[in-house]
Amino acid sequence: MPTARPERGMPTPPGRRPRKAAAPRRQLTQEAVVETAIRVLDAEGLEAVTMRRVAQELGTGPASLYAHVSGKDELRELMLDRVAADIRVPVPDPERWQEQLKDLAREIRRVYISHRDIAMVSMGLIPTGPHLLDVAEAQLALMRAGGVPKNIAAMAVDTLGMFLDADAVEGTIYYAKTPAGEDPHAFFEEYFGQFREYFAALPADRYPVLTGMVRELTDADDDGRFEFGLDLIVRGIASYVEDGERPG
Amino acid sequence: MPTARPERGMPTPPGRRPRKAAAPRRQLTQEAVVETAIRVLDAEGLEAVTMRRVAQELGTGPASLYAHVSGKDELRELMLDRVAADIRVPVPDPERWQEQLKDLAREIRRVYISHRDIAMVSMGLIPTGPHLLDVAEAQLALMRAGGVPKNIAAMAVDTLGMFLDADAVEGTIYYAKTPAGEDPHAFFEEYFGQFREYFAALPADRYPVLTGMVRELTDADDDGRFEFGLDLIVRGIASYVEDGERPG
DNA sequence: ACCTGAACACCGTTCAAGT
DNA sequence: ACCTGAACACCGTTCAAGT
Repeated sequence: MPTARPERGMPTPPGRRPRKAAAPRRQLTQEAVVETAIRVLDAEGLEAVTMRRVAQELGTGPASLYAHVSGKDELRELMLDRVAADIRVPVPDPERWQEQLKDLAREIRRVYISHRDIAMVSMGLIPTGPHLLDVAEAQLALMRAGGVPKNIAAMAVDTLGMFLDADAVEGTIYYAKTPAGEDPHAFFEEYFGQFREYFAALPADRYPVLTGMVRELTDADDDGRFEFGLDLIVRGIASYVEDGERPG
Repeated sequence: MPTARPERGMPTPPGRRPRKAAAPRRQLTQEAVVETAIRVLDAEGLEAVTMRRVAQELGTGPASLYAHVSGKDELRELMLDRVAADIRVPVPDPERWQEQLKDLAREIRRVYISHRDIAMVSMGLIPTGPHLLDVAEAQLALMRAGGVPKNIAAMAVDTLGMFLDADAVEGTIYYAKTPAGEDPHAFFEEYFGQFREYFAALPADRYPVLTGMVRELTDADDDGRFEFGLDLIVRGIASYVEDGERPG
């Protein structure tokens, strides 16, 4: 016989404690916790994703989350892996592995940036989640298909990962700094303009080279910078392909 | 007439409140605050550098710091710039600018890593402090001496900076994770060994490439990885030197 | 087994009040 | 002018107690 439950609409009989109204007792799951955390992330950034905030969003207290997640660090890793599930990976074509690797890098960047500063979690993290490993597998598969030696591919996946993390963090940090309610783009323009002025006002005798290229340094073309670094890295990796292993 | 001060050794006369014993009233300065913060950083890592902790170390309350520093973010930036003062920069020799740029990168890495996870502060920060700008000036001077065009040098200093930050953060994050009192090296070995096992146990049908190179991927040669990435970037930069501009 | 309230030991920052 | 105590509005995590 299961515990008796009060029927809907019935008042609590005298002497029996009320069952805390209509607390829906919606089952908490790890999935629900992670999804809620990502909603907070998308709306307010990684800093706003606190155990207390996520719990509040789920209508409970912070202690309740610890049944589904070992702590804040694990929650962050689970969030990252869930986000990584959206990254579409290619089937390797040995003829054009370099362009495919660049496209994959662009796809990773797109997905990361669409979730605010989530890339911060990836920084210095050894990937263990299934989806993060899918992405690593895809990068390695492309390089191996292109004839990149194993030891080079192993280091290259790390270098490329560092570049992607650093770029995504850099790209969202100003966005994250935008005061609530202000237009991020306008804030960004204003913010960057101040730096241009600051650099222009620097003493030319101490910083002769820098002051001679203020325009180039403050031309904030994010996509251009990303493509520049990506090209450097991919070309560098390709230079390690041994002649005998080169496809085609 | 200045306020009367009690002479040394004299007791407090009746009816006058004692002046809080021998509180040395050692003048707080921004320098003292920053130096103390760096001492905490070196001893316990960046996370331990809180306003309250630094204040405590100075024998005062957290509110007192706000007269010398606008807040925690500014304190972190001041710490980074003070650390950057220890980076020795070269006089450019156009004949060997690439090796000089690599040496400078190694020097930056050395100094950063000697101050725990300070590189985290550099991440996504536009340098404004005098010493950080000295380092940027030196990098740009080397590239310009080598004949790298302005627009390329401007992007390259950014790419190299991202690489250095990401590497230094990655290199210290496990160190930072070491439980207090445990030997970092032993902890690191143990920690890494677990990942090796984990990767080896991965399903080979889903991760065929990855499981085929577990040894290469978990061969944690930090210096090797750094040199690999550094070489990629410097060679890439050098490829943009126009023939007419190449020195020698 | 799962969930919770309350507590513990922290945060950064503000501000009125003191000297 | 500089410094401070106290307060405000937060943190992550633990744990005994409940159902």
